[in-house]
Amino acid sequence: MLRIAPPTQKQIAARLGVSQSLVSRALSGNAREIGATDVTIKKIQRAATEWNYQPSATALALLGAPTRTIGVIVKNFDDPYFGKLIGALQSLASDSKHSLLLTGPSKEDLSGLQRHRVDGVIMAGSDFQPEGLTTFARAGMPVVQIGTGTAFPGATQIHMDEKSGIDEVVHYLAGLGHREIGFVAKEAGANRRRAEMLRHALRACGLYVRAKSFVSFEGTDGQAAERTVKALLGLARMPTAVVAAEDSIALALLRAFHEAGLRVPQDISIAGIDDIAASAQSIPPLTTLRQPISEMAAAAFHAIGGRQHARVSIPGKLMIRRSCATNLTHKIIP
Amino acid sequence: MLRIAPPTQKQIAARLGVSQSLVSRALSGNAREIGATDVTIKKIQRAATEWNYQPSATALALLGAPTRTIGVIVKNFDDPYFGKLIGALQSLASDSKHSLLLTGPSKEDLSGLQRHRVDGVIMAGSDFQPEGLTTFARAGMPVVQIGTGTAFPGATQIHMDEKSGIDEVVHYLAGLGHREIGFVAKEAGANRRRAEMLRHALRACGLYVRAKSFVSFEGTDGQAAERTVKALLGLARMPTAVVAAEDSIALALLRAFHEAGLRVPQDISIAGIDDIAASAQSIPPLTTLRQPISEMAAAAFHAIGGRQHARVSIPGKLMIRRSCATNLTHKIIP
DNA sequence: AGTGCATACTCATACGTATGAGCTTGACTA
DNA sequence: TAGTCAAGCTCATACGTATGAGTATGCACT
Repeated sequence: MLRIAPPTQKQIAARLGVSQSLVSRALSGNAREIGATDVTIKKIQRAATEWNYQPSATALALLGAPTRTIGVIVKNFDDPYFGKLIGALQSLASDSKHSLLLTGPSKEDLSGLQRHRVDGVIMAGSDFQPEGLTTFARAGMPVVQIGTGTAFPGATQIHMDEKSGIDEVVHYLAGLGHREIGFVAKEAGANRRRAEMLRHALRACGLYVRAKSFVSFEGTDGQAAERTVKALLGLARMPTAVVAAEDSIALALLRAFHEAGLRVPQDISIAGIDDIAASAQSIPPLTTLRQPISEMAAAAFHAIGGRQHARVSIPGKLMIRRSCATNLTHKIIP
Repeated sequence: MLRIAPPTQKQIAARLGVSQSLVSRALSGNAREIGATDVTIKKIQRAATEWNYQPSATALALLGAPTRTIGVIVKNFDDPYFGKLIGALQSLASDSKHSLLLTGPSKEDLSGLQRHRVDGVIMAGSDFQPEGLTTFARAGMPVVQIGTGTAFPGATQIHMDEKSGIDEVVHYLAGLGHREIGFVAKEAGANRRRAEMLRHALRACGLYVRAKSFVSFEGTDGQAAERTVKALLGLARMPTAVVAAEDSIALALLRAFHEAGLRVPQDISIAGIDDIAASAQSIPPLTTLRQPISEMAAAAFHAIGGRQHARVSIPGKLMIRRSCATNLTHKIIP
């Protein structure tokens, strides 16, 4: 089958019997300045819309115009949180007539971005530094990272204010009477920092920090949660509330505790971080610290345009649902 | 700050004291044919890698080369199923050195795809026909739809074989002794077709089709599930098993039934369709018909390359987990 | 009739790359 | 000493668009 390309200015010009340059000016709206007639301009514009003319982005890019294309690097699409984030970014891009070029973190992906001359790069995810991205930043390309972890030299970093958020979670749990608060996380950089923040928050509330209550969630299989719950149940001083470093872990714990015969929140309270879609539909609905996704997306877009090397910290929001309850067990213990 | 663009062939040529055309040939590997020396070729290649040369995709596109860019149209990013699908597509794109241009379904988004001269378009989602996409197909652009619903003229449609899948679900439930099987769905085209398939499957298993057991899930708020469960509980002949048209609905039902005091699966069995990430972590883990996401993604890529106007139907997989149990209630009733 | 000048355009060039055709240099042949 | 030929390059052009500079036409004024 014949591949019919959209018409070019040249083709339109030929059919109307005018020059390509006049078509260009008529369509970009500055034909007046060189004295073209309204009649001619209208004629050209009508022909363009009728034949469904679309300027070639590639030709424009060649002239040095911005490509109106923003690279988005995502390492792990499995995380439901990224789906939302990409959606928010896409919506913003659409509004400002931009497009998103979606790629992975590999070297080839990055050179793809470079070949396409993207106007900027947004990388979504904590603690991953694609090899060669620093080259981009050094070359003057706006680079924005949404997530925590070590920032790139010359990149804007945007993230939830985890410290205040975790403070709020701990304050909330302490207010419910919990004195023994545990933490469950996978052994990654971002989570280690969250653990440190939790320790700090616990101390600030005058609570004791028990090393053994900080349990690592090992593995990705279905049994990982069971193992973690077992470890938690085996503790001499079992926590009455557990903070999970991510909602996906919190949801897995919810199920594992249920299967172990413990009721959430009557027997143990669980709080998460992220507020993924499933968290509102779990049994019980999960109390969690919501990532300010649309705000972060907006900040990222703004940063791409503004060329500011900054760190933007946006407060999260504690979604109080039903997975945390007043502590009855340890109420008396000082 | 100065925006440093990557070097061009011209710049490399100037610094090495050769012509741009020689650089072009040396880098594209056909310098031999015009008799260039190995020494010169190596010299140019070394300089190119050293200065991190990347060919301008825009210049190549201008020459008529494929842009190695595939448009992906997504209407609704909230659905966790699309996150997985996009991930699968991205991975395939990466492997074949393509990029994904992610856009929404609006008219501006579509013209963005046209301006960027994408090599093909994949639209993810059932029952949405972006205005103007047919123009693309007519112009000879490969268009692939992943999802059910009315296909475009000239587009390849790829979807799960829902009919066989639903047959399998019903057969499974009937095998567990269920005679009264209900259906819950939002009132959309795709779901209406699924309802029809369910009716057909019920009849094929010799089960009675009760109009009242086909309940619509109205609204998107938290109470929608409660309302649905109330409607189900109010039925004269309450189903002992319920098929939900989407996992997100099934999960909401799981919670609503639990809050209404019914145990799943002892008191009522629930099956879903899609197998989103949360379904494996629900209480109880959801038995559901898994969308063959990576297979569909692969088929979509293949179709973009192959220019076949076809319908590809890929079998789903019934993930038997723990939300369906043997029917004890109606066991005796014929 | 010649000059000035506004009107309504067209021409030519650049962007970065690929590629067919042309050019220079030196060695070898007649 | 001119002629042939191959080796190793360079030149010129096209792609689609924007834009500074140029051009043809008509009209008024002296």
